[in-house]
Amino acid sequence: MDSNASPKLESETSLELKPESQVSKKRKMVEKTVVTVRIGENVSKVKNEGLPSDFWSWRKYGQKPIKGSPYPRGYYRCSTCKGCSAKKQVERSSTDASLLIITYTSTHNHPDPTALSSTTNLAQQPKESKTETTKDLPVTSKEENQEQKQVEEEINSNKSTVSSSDQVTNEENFHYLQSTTHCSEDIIIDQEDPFKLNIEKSHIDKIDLLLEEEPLCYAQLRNMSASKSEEFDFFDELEELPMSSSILHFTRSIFSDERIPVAPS
DNA sequence: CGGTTTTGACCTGCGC
DNA sequence: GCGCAGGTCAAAACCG
Repeated sequence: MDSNASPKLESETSLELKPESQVSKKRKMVEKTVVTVRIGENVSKVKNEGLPSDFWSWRKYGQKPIKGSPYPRGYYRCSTCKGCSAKKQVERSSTDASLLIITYTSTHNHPDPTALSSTTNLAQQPKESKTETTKDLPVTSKEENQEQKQVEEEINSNKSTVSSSDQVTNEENFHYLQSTTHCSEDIIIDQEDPFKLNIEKSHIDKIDLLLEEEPLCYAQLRNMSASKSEEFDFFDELEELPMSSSILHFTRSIFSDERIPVAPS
């Protein structure tokens, strides 16, 4: 059960439950990491609704409507480094519009951008591949903590209805928590990581924050979303936002830990 | 001006 | 072998 990446992530719940048989349904399976991100309702208005963009820069290279799903699937490639073959697919759950399903394929062949710029060291490979399970990142870098705090404080009093699925802290980037994510409900919480628990609230707040308060670059998104503000719109453009550090953490946190490293057959 | 997004066409894999 | 659906490419448009 576990490690089968779901080729067709049409249903949110099936993400991790997908039998292998389905895996081979379409293309050959490669190493994939499925991440589900629950976005708040507020988010739906946002064009990107907080797509988990990790620290990498992604370039969209295609979008296709998926059978059985009202939402299209977006295809992204890592643009952080030229030769990077890392890819990811972003789609919305057909059954749960608030659920974002992100499938990472291949691995980055370059260090994590944040690590480069941040000096911290974070992780070299935030997601993808199972190879990096060994590194533990400092749970959160100072920046993150600070930002989180701010964010929390700011929004702390507001929302929180939306539970971001699971949050993967830095460390989880390497540890794919194959926890039991309950994606079907509104709350996907399952983290086995103490870190997550701590941050959990943070992400939630952050998410909301991002969606409503526009901490940093979110403002841009917001503007854009403001114009469109349609669920479809948002999904139509499953795109990635250039997230800044604060957003990054937030993103990481909201990442549902549904990382299912699929072993290549 | 460079990079990214959008979108249609093409290619590949799988089921029948 | 054919058809269907997913995945990728490439050209044009858009944005900072």
